Amino acid sequence: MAEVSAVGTRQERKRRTRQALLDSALKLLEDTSLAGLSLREVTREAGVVPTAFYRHFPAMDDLGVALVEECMRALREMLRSARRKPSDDAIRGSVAILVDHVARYQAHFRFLIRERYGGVAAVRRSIAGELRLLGSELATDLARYRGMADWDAEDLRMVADLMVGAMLSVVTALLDVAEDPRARAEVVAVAEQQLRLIALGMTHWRRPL
Amino acid sequence: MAEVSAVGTRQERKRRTRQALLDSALKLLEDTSLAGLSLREVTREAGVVPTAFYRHFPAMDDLGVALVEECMRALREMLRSARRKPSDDAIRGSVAILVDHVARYQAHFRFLIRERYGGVAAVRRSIAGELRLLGSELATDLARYRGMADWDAEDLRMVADLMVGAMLSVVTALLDVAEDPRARAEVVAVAEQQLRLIALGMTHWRRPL
DNA sequence: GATTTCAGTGAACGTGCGTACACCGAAAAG
DNA sequence: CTTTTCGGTGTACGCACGTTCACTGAAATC
Repeated sequence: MAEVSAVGTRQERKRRTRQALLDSALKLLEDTSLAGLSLREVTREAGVVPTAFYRHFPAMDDLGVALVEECMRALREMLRSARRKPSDDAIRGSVAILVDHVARYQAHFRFLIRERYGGVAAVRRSIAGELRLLGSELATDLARYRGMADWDAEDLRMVADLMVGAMLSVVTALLDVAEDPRARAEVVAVAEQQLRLIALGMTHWRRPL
Repeated sequence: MAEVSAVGTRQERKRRTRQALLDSALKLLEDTSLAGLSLREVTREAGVVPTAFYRHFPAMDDLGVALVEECMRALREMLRSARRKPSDDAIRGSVAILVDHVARYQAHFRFLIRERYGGVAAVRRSIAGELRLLGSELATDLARYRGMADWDAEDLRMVADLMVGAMLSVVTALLDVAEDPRARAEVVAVAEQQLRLIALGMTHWRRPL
C-alpha cells in the first residue's frame, strides 16, 4: 500500500495523491484488465478512502486515459533515444533500446498491449490515436534516411506501420519471456532478423522503376 | 434473447443450451472484455436461469477457453481454404481469403484479438498455445513452396511468425474499419503491399551464401 | 410400468461494488 | 486575523453479482 507524505503545498500534495492512484492502478493491472479493476481496489492500494477518487477522476475510464498518456510519454522518450543513436548497426541499436525500455517500463507496456483492444472504448480510442501519431513520427524519421528520399509518403507510411506492428509484437514477446535470459536472447535475435528481412525488402522496393 | 427449442434428445438439447451460452457470450463480448462480463448477463441473454450456467461450465474462464477453441476452428478452416487456393497471385489470394473470413466470423476474431492479452490468464494461455501451433503449420506450409526447400527450420519459423503477426495486424485493422468500404479497400491494399515487401525480403534472404 | 438420471428452476444468502452526502481541518486568500 | 477553498474522511444506501441448495419434471434406463 502506497503512503502519500503530508509535506508540500496543497496542489503538490494533490498531484502526489493523483500519482499514487495511477501507480496503484498500474500495479494492480499486472494481474487484470482495466475492465476488471474496481475503484475501491485502487483507492485501497493507494491508501485513500474510496470517495477521494472523485477528487481526481470522474470515473475509472478517465484514469485509464491518463495512464495511456503516461505510457505514451515513455514511448516517445524511447523514440527520442533511438533518434540520437550513434550506432553503426541501426537495427541492432534500435532493438537494444527497445529491450531496455520494455525492461524499465514493463508495467506501462503491459498495460498498453492489454488495453489496446481491451474492454474500455475510451481507452482503446486513446491508444489508437497515439499509435497513429507514433506511426507518423516514424515515417518522417524514415524519410530522413539515406536512399529513402525518393519514397512517396504513402509507401513510407506503409513501411512505418509494418515496423510499428513488428515492434509491438516484439514488446509482447518480451513481456511473455519476462525474466528468462535465454528466451529473452532468442526473442531479441528473432526480432533483429525480422527487421533485417523488412529492411532487405525495402532496399529492393520498386527499385526496378 | 436466444430461445432454445424443446425438441430433440436430452443430450442434443443440452448441446444447444451450451451453444446458446457461447453465442450469447460472444455477442455481449462485442462491447466488453471477458473480465467485464458477468455470468448473469450471459444466462439472461441465453434465456436460462443463472444457476443453469454451472451445468455447462465451472466458471466464466472455462467458457472463455471453449470460445477460444471455437475461434481456432474458424482460423484453421481459413488456413485450409488458403492451402487449396489455385490463385496465380498467392498474396492477393491469401489476403482475399483473410478478408472474407474476418467478415464472416467478425465476432470470433474480435474476441480473439481482445482476449489475446486480456485480463484472464487461462484464456491468454490458451490463445498463445493455439497461435504457436498455427505458426508451426504455416512454417511447414512455407517449406513446401518453390525455392524454399533450402531454408532451415529456424528461419522458416521466424518468417512464419512475422507473417502471423502481420496477419493479426490486418485482422485488427479490418475490425476497426468495420463497414466503411473505402477504408476497407485501403487496408487491403496496404496489407498486400506489406506482405509483398516481406516476400521481397525473403527472395533476397541469405541468397548470397 | 417403475426407477433413476439430470438439465433447468427459483428462492435466498453474503459480498463488494459505485456513488451520494454531510463533514472536517489545514492551506490559501482576503 | 477572518474567511474561503478544497483534498480527504466516514457513513450509509441500493444494486448486481457469484454461489448454495432443495426442488421439478421429462427423458433415459431398467
